[in-house]
Amino acid sequence: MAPKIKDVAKKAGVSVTTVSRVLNGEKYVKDELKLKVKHAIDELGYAPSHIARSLVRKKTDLIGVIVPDLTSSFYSTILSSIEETASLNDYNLLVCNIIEDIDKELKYLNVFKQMRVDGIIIMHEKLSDEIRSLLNKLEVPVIFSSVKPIDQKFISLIIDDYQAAYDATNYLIELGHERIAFIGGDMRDITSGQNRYVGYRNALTNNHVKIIYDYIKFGDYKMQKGYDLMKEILACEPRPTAVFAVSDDMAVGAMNCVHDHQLKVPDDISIIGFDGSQLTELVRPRLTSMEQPIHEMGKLTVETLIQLIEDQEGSPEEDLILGHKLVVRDSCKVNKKEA
Amino acid sequence: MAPKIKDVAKKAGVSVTTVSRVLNGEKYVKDELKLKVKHAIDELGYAPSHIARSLVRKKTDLIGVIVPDLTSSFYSTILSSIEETASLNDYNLLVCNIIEDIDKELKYLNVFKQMRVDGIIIMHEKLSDEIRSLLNKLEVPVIFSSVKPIDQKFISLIIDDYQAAYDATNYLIELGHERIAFIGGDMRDITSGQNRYVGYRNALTNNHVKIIYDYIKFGDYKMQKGYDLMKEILACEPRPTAVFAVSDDMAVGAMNCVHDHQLKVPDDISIIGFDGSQLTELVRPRLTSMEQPIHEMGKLTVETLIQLIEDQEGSPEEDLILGHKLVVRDSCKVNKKEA
DNA sequence: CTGAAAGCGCTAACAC
DNA sequence: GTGTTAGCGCTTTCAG
Repeated sequence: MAPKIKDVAKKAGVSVTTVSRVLNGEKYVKDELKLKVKHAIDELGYAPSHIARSLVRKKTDLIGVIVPDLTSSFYSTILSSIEETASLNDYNLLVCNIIEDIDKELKYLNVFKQMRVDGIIIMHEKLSDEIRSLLNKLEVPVIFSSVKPIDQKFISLIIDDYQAAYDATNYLIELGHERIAFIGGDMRDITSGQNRYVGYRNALTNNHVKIIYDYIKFGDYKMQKGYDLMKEILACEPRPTAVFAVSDDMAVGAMNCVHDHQLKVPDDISIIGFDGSQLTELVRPRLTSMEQPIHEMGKLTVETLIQLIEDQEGSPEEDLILGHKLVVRDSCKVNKKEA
Repeated sequence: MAPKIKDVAKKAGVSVTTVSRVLNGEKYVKDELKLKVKHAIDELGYAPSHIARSLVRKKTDLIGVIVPDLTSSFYSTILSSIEETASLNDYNLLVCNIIEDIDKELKYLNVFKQMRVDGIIIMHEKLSDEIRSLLNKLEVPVIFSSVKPIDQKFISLIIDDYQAAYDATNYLIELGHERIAFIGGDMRDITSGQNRYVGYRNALTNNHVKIIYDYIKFGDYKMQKGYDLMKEILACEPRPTAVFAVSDDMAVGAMNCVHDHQLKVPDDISIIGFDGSQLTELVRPRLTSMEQPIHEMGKLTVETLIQLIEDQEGSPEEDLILGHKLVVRDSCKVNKKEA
């Protein structure tokens, strides 16, 4: 149905090779023929089949992306940046949204394999054994963005989660807080679970602030969980004066919980988030957060992956650690010491 | 490098045809051979090339999706639903995020064409002439989700935007409000711009509520715009007692503006949003909103498109109108009449 | 039930 | 500069 290269060749009175040549912008074609071919293409509304081209070139210009949750503000923003950069480099995205669904992830990884994607971006770190082994057998570059799964040969783009969590906690301590609660992630996650937790703990310890285990909770990075855990925290006697949540979503959940208990942020309780998602500016009070360079992270993820794909010189062989940054907004305040 | 069907055939001691047959689950293969082939596949870690298969079958199982803004809560949610449904039906998504970028849209549409996607989902209605003509020449099904561009032969999945806006406005009127501001969309958009505006106006007119043009603003559905427009609205004398914003994002922007002016929602001003995105539950006070069935809309969009692709009997030939629903939360209250 | 062979639409040697 | 031709890895007649 759709016109093929042969049709164009016939119409222009040249060989398919010549058509292919003008399509691929090669030099050795007389201007006159080039024009003829272009006319034929326009008249026929011809678009070369990327499928056929991929088959012979053994390159699909496709990048497979595995996102844990499209509806999270962090992931949708980083995906947006990934998409932008990919498009700029003439790569296309095959997107898979896995919601803690191992089977779906496995299925998609196989789809990626069958689709012969040129590279894969993964944004979570709870890799099942099956996934790991599949990944290791894959012949295409894989890159992790915002996470670093343990025991993997692949490159990660991350911030120093330990230090970022340390700095966030330290900020609360500097504000004079001594009862600081922690709403953590999933301890099966090294990057966003363990590292951030250890950062929190070490900041307390190094500053001789007492660790109170009732103040320490673990969740799943989602708003609802932040809300629920905050409820537990508010039940503690005495109440903490500050909370560090390891995702903005959980921080907002915590803020809402505080609000629903007729307490005020930051007057009664200071809250600091983590990620630097859009949420920070969207809530009131605006959320102070330890920010990841989300946009840059997405961009660099794709650029690095493309380097790997195209095997350019100087493709990095090690993780890229980006800088984190504390952005102070309105959700934390100085703790007035009790008399 | 990667094993091909020929390798499997050799290893199993059968012909490629037989391998192809077991791959495609055909019946007429002796169980014994079937087993042999399966073993060979496992041993080799063989995954059939979807590329090659697409070429001969003239079907890619690919759906191209054009989203206006991945970071918006509405679109990321509907995309999530689209992705889920597509995956369930063994289709894969090629995602394009166009941020009011006509060139990018055109480029992607051409990519879709070259990729030979089986169908296309579009979620905005500002179609340039060039886009329109390209769309019309395309030989694959196209479907619009949540919008209905004027003068298009393609099917749309929408709610009755006029009636939904009418009902939203009416709700405010029933609460006793008489000075009701409107934060609208882009009037170049029929569905979400004009229809919602006319719904608002007619609700006022039919209830003999005076239309005050200073209260009527138009924007772009984004939070920041809601904030800015609300600022203008707050400058009016007298101030309105209620505001209808045609997206939750703008409604939240408006709420934040009210907050930043030391006023209270809903005590000083009632605000109702539109869409039913996650934001509604995320802000305080929680946002009352005229909701679209986002999840269902995404699901039905894909299911309908697949019907069209597979040309099943009973594929709809007309728009599908889904139901809207007012969900009352905490951002609107009864207007106490002035003495 | 099974296999040989033609071709899907394109690119890339290789000749001319 | 330009054309011929052999595949890319698969499915699908068509024989057997």
